[in-house]
Amino acid sequence: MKEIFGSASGSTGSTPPAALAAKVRTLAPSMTRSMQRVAETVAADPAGCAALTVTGLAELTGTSEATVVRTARILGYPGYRDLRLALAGLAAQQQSGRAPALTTDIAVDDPIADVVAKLAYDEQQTLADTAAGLDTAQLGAAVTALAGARRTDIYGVGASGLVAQDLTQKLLRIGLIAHAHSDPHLAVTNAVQLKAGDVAIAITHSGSTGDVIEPLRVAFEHGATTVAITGRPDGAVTQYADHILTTSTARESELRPAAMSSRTSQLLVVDCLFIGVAQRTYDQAAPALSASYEALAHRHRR
Amino acid sequence: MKEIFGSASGSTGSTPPAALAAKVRTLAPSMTRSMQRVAETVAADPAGCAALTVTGLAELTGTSEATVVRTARILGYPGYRDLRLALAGLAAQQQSGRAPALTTDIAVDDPIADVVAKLAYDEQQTLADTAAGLDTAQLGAAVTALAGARRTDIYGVGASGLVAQDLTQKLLRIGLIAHAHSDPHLAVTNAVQLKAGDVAIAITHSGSTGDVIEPLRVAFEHGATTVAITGRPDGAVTQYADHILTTSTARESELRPAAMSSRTSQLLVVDCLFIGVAQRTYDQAAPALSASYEALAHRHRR
DNA sequence: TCACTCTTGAAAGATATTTTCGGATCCGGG
DNA sequence: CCCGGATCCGAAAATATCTTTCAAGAGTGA
Repeated sequence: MKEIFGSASGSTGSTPPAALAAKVRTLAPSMTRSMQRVAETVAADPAGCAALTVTGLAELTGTSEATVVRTARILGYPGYRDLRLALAGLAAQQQSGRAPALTTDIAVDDPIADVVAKLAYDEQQTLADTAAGLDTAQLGAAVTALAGARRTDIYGVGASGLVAQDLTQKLLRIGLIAHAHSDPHLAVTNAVQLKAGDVAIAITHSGSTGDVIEPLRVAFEHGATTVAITGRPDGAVTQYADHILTTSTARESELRPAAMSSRTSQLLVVDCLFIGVAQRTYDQAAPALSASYEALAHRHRR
Repeated sequence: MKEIFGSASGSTGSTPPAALAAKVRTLAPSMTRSMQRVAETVAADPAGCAALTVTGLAELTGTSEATVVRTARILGYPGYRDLRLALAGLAAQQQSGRAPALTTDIAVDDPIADVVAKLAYDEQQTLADTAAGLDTAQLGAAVTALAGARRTDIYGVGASGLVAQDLTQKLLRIGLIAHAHSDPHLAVTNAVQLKAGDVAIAITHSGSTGDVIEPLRVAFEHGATTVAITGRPDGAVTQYADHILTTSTARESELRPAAMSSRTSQLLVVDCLFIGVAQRTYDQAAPALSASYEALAHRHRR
């Protein structure tokens, strides 16, 4: 695995501390075992860790200072010192705010009412995490690109394919030219047509779905502006992405596949893109929206 | 010297950070002129000072490191390091304090960060409403029907069509036979094949989408068990539905079409159905889920 | 098994913080 | 006006903390 840090973040100075627990989950897969141990310790007891020096935390987790610093870097901070400050902030917030109500996994014998409650709670959590972790600078850049695009191609397969279609439907409604591709061959074939001023968007939770990366690469190499919507900001897809929008990852369980929360997260991002573009192109979007509304009315029985 | 906290601050945040401004005032008389300058600077902009090193703060206040440390001591901290941590906490608290400006609609000139926050908030609200309004008895009945169905047809057009596909994908994954139809003609053609023991599901927010009602009617008349997922429990679709699952309707605005929240709501219902069915057919579902997971792993690049 | 990459911690190197120490300033009294 | 003593202050040394480097060890695929 290659190490890409630094360049990606850096832009946004202050990270909202609330995002930390979610960030640990999102980035855990790209960490080594020792780093995960550090990250988990930190996420479990921010207040306690804020009181420790690098050396202290290294000893507590049975690792070395170097590992602690590396973990801090992965989490998006320039070094341990800054992580520590963020932890202090988080601790203060936690203390003053509400307790973070733990939820248990969905079990096979849960009554249906519990299933509803737990699912709703989990998805709410996913939304909050996503919103907290979304880089608004990247989002803004993506919106700008979309608003000015000649045409937009959107790639996604499986569950992400539905999200791609959702975004496509929305963009079409406000008069943009957008296509969703779930067939990898056709996607590549079409990507060849893209050029500067066009936009290509790849949606993949894992960040490593070849069928989606390939067309994005082609689009990238043909000069299109590329956007990746992924849960793995270090994934292979990001090397061809001008703008990276990170979706959150909830812990998954046997009965609750990752696809569920990733979809929720992706849809929020997609909605934000849509609204953003609608704002930018308001004069064009507003009439288009009401026109499509009118047209639909006729499909409904009285 | 080693860092000694322990004794001084048994629990982190020995001092409620809100009291800082007051403490500065109280202790000001016992400070020298330079110290007062430091203390005032700190009280005026905790967040900003938290980002500075001793040297930085010394320069900013036109004093020396030693003076900064002395000030920190007067304020009750073992040293500057701890004052800095407290400041970070204070800053975080301050920031989280001014959160709730979310009640308003999304405006054309909202900055992108507000859009994200408002959208996330609205969708969370939608989820809560949906969970609260969902009739678990109806849901349980629908789950039972699905779990025992020979085959399942799902109807939805437009945005609801994507939800139909989402449910279909999920059911297929746990070994059920399901089809999504967005073509009204084909849907009706297929509905004719349904009989007792089969399930038909119609998804329509308005409850009056003819293209979806028609196949459900046919399925109903052929003896299939029918389910309606709709935001209008009094809509036309419900007259052919054995079980009605109600989705919530959020207020919509110009920039936030109803499709957005109805989709969120529908997806929650669909997820509940899926989990419910997975529970009922656990022995079959669990291996099927892991099998599909295995199969997917090969589509991901290393 | 070998060659290779990835992971890890020890220790060197760089920063930041704390302490020390002597000069500067202030003040009251001669 | 000048002096002695007390206080205040900052430069620089001393220390603690953080960061980087580097080589050994663990793991992995050929």
